[in-house]
Amino acid sequence: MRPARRDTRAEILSLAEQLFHARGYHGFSYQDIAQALGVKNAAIHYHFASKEDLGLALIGRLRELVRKNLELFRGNPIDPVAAIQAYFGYYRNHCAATHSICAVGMLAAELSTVPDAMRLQARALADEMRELLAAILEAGRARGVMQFAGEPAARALSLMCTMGGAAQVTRLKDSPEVLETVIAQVSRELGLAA
Amino acid sequence: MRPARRDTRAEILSLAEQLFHARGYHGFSYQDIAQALGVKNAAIHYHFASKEDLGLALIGRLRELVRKNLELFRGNPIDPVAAIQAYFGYYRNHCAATHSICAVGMLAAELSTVPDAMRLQARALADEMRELLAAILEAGRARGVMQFAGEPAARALSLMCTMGGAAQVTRLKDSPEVLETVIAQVSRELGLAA
DNA sequence: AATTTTACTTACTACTAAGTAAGTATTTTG
DNA sequence: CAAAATACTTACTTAGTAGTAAGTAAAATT
Repeated sequence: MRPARRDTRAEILSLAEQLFHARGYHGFSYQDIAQALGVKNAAIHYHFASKEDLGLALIGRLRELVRKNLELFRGNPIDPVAAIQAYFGYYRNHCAATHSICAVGMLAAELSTVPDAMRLQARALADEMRELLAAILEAGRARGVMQFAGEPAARALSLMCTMGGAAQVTRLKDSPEVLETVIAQVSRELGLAA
Repeated sequence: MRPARRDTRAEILSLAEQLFHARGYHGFSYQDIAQALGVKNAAIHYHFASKEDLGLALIGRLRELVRKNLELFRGNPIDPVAAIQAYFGYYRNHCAATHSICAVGMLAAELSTVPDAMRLQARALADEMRELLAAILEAGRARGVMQFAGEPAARALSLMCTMGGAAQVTRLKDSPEVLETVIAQVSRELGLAA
């Protein structure tokens, strides 16, 4: 009943998520995970019968995270600036720090070699991410702490593309300065304090 | 002396480039190319001993293209708006039309599973692309046909990230509308006519 | 206490990948 | 015309991949 002395399933998911962000869906194998956890190949298959199952669980967890953040912000949209700084913070502390890129960009790159169901999940993740950003931008402009032209949804899409690309170029150039330059540029354009 | 009735090497490169943009470096095999060209596996190895050689040749060609465009623009920078429209046009007519993404984004995603030499080439490609965009933006602002805050190099980097990300999300969502929305938003912010 | 379920291991299969060595027909060159 | 380089094919090796079937020890359930 109580969690065993070790939650292998959770460890698999967590390691797979790291590996996915760093190397992509096709960039890690069951063997990689098994070795790192000190178990055998088949143990991973016990928890996730197919790699597709593992991939879907992975994206599912990310969607859950975005969904929760959206709910949280919608329930209490008093500080859009803090929310967008947290968004930038993800790229600073997660992507740049671990030399990985965001899931949407990774999945977009691997799109044509990934199972159909994962494609659908990836689309949903992108939609939800866009929705969250649009909510933040809309609240920011309404409260007079952000400026931009056009619809919040359009600006959110553009921002999402910019930050996804920034994570990629930051990794490509192995230079956190790239990320900082883009964040500074975007902040300037949104009228945020530098 | 004259090119034989068939230039297999060029056909390999050209097909490999398409496959790379659509499926990534690890997303296609020598077998894929061989079958499509009606030759055997080893024939590809004859022209490109290793896959790394093929990959390097591929990126080399793209670098050459960017370099030529930069030279061309530097030699005759009278129409920055046309130049940036051509840049947008690449994403419309190449990426969106063929459901592929740009090389820098693809390489950034596959970075950690790609040979070292390709990483270096990819970095150089990104640098050159940024240089070209910076030249266009700088000329555009100098001539009063574009507006933006900050350094041209910073704005160029941000634009490159935005467009790379836009190609990816466009493919992910299978929706050219995504690309058009981002181009419209960016154009608005740069003060270009819609 | 007996039974069933959980969480694995052992030992495999089937497949695909890049890469290679040796041979062959066709051009090109001296 | 002979020699050599070109552009392959045939047949293979090596290595890595996801996935599976059958067995096992420990824990939970009845």
